[in-house]
Amino acid sequence: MTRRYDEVMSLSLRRGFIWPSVDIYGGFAGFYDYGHLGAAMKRKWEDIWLKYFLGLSDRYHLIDTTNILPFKSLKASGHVDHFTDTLVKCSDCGVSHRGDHLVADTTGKSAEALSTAEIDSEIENLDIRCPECKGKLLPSTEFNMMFPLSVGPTGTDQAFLRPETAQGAYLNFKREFESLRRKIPYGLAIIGRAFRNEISPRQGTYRMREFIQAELQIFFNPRTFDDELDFASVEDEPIRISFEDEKEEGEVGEIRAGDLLDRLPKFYVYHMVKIQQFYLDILRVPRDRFRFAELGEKERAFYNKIHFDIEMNIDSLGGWGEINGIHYRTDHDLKGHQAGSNEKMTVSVEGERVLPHVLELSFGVDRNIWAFLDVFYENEERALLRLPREIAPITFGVFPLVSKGGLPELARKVHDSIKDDFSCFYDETGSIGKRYARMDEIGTPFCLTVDFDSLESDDVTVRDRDSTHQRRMSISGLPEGLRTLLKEGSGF
RNA sequence: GCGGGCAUAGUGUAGCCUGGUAUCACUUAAGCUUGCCAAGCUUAUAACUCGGGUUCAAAUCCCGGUGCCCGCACCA
Repeated sequence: MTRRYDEVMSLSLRRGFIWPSVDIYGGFAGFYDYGHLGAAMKRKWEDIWLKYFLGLSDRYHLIDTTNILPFKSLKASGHVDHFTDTLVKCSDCGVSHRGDHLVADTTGKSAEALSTAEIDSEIENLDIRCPECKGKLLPSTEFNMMFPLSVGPTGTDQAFLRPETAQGAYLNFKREFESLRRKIPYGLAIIGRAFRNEISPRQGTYRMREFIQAELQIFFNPRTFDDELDFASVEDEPIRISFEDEKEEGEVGEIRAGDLLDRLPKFYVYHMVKIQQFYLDILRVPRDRFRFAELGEKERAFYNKIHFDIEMNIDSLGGWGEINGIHYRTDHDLKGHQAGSNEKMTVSVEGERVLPHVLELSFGVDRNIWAFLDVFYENEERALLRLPREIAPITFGVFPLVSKGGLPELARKVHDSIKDDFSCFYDETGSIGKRYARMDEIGTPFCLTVDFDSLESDDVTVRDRDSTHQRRMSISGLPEGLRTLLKEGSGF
């Protein structure tokens, strides 16, 4: 596992996908930068994500919201009080424990809502000792995972870096409800950064302190949403799913969408199908590397009524890892902001007064990028990154077979004729084989090679990355021919 | 946060125990070559994580910082 991690990281460092931020000062735990290939790939991933998910409905739209949120809004959302850990340290062995867990383990009741003072008095009353060594416990300390900020010249306006992009959607719910002409369901997508002061960031881009989320928040009327979706079109789709009791074993069942309805609501299953199709059909992730994994009651946030992680099997991270989630958050968020802001969040639709519920489709962009590098990288007989062509940082390499005899000039011309339409890369150094190999390693799906025949017959060789097979294509028909090639599949 | 391990060119490494001007491969660049899959030749660029100590002399020994990896804990 570690070897695989090193392989992927080495590729990433050498070629320019991802590396630690502030590298020249020794790095900065929990922060990573994207190099030129990584940034291009990430942008393409975001584009295809947007295109697909906004394409699910005319009523799903992209918005963009601030990274910094004031105290009040995060107080109302619950983050000020609940996005915290109460840490209790043992005076003897020095091990830290979560205070609410210690209390909960003794009383059998959730202690999540207790303050540090309350937890201290519970520990005192119940005579709770360190579970490791039975030593005496020190007074508890509060640790909030949000990064605090002071805004304004006096610094008295307390704020935080947002811990999730989702809040941006909830805060804009009312405005958009008006702009979108007072109808639900509608959806707000945000691609942006979120910030969490993780206690121990680990495993590369898997747990970062600053990370990118792509989220779609769908606001709907829980009474009618099921009927507003075309479930019949997806009901026969087999869904790859692991329920709580089977996921540790790595078991993945395939259950027909229609047969999940005795356990899950229609609207939830419908979106599971759509997400699975995005991964298996659009991004062509190998089927056995994808699944939904159920979270048990203890694992999920209290406001998530239904919560499945969306996981990929990532060798460099030791197996199944959460890259996204699909959360039924009910009316928790709008209710909280309604109470906090005194703005009415209920809306009147078709004569009915409803507080909309939220279905959140949440994607970790950095985790996706890492997962794709891992899953599609092969380093056996030749180094090969089998990225789906839509997210490959470079789509076409353009080469002269050899750098003489007028070939470079013609190859340049070919390159110039398509560079405005596609991500291209021109190269004439080294041997042709080496140039192919370089492109294979960074996932470039096709290479165009100008040879001596090209001078006579106005065509070039198109080489397919995965098969290495070639065919010829006319130069004069180029931009269009390549567009067709990308659309129809390789055909090699 | 605790415990353990690790840190040498862009990447991967040798050297460290036993102190004496840092090895090898790939990569990159320039030139020669090159007729379709990392060919070859020549040349070049490039590194001891940081700070302090011991010593005539530190990549090497000692102390500290930082970072990374693993385990524990944590992951609204």
